[in-house]
Amino acid sequence: MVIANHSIFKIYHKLYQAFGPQRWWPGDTPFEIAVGAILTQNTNWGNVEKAINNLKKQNTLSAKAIHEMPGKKLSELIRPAGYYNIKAKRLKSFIDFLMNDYHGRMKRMKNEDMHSLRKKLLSINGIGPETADSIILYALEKPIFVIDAYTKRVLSRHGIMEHEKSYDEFQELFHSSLKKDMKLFNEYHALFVRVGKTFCKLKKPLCDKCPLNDL
DNA sequence: TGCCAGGCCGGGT
DNA sequence: ACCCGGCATGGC
Repeated sequence: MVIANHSIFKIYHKLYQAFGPQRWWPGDTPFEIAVGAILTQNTNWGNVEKAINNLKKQNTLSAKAIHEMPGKKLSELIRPAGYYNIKAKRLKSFIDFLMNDYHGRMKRMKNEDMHSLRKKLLSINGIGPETADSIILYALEKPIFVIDAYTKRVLSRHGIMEHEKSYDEFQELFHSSLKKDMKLFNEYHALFVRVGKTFCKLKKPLCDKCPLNDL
């Protein structure tokens, strides 16, 4: 395995050349982005959009509305996102935290120091490292690198780091290789999802046209 | 038609 | 500190 920080920089430019800017995350407000981050756990984004649209149609895509909504109704609305019972609880847990500590406002959450906020998010039941980091990067626009299944798959297939390495080890690779730039982290992670969906599929290990073939 | 999708938890070793 | 079963819908 070649663990060269230099290749992390190189990969970004190759992906950017191939796909251009991704303009992530899909979602109109920081709150919507946070909701999407929880709903998309191990789930196709198309299904998440259906769930979010159900909330929008009922005019209930807000901390207050979901906070006051019966769990049963919430799980019914987010049903298309799958795991709807457990995700309803997870959304409630996150929103309880948002209401109690930040008056239900993402803007206030944004004022908190990034590292202490990450610890608090991780202590919420249903929020693990990827969801916490997605909220911090995409909803709160702070520079932390998000690792997901695509990131691990692409990097391991191209011999940068073993797939079995931990979340923190993958993340550290990016943090130690790149300037802590929110825009860069935003684009880079989005590009991993793009190349993962397009070329680096689970079932097809060949990756013929992958822009990363000649590293 | 089975497999996959932008994880995480809880119980067991 | 790992390992694993469970959670569930919709698209290809």
